[in-house]
Amino acid sequence: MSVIRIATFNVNSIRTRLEILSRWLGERDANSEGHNEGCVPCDPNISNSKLLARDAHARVPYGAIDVLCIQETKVEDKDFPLLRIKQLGYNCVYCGEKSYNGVAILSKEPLEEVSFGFCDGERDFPTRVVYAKYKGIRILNTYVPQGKEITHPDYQVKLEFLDRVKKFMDTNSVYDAPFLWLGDMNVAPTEIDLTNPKANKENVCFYLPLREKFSRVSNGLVDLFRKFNPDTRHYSFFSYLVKDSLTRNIGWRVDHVLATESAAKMADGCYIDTAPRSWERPSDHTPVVALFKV
DNA sequence: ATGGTAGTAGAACTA
Repeated sequence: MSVIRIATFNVNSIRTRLEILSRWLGERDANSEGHNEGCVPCDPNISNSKLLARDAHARVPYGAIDVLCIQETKVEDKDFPLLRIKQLGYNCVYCGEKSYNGVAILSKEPLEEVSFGFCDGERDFPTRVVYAKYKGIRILNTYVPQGKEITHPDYQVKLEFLDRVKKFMDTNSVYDAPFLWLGDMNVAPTEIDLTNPKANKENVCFYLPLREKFSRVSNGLVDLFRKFNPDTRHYSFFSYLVKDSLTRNIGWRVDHVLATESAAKMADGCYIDTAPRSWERPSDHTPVVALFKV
């Protein structure tokens, strides 16, 4: 039996984040049996003001990332830094566009069954959706539309996108085999998934009807971070707009790894690795990593 | 209530 690590990371421009990617993938690979020394284990009862985000990656069994699902590459395919990615020791599939969106999957071994978009005959989202299979685990990596405001037409597109995910999972009968829906969902599912739920009831990533929609769409899937961390306030997004958001732990958990029952049974842990958010020129998101016994 | 930052682009949009 071996362990594989599957991660999701909204990089907010893959070209600007090459240094972060290189360091993160390299350090985790080098630390295969290591732990993050110097951090105390997170106490879920500690007050939020005292809960530093760096605690999120305390006592985590770091190791090489086998599959990295990326969102917001923000680059056309012809300009994708494929050579740099290969030099990091990864295969790569990608589909992007100028300035916005863009998804990719990096993998130690080649992927199988790769496709972009929902492939269901309706308006497709090839730069927001990529599907592939890795060592028997089916993976749907999505960059869910943010939606701007709950009054904005883009919010309706977001809801429709979530319906399309549900349709994809239903028509492809994913539920009886190891399958992951992961990525930047732009949804904080519950009140403990953001620092300030009271001030964000109308926020396009926390509006109750949106969360109800997300709950219906993800019905039957297990939120792996919550499975292993039932009540901890760890976040995967820390706004550039909020001063010292990382060290003050003012953030959102909007990046998720959702697993079918059979995939959840294989899972051996899930954590948010906040270290890259603290490095030079970071993304505003930070990776979420899930471990699987295969 | 607004603005705060970052990325892409080379002004204004997205997040």
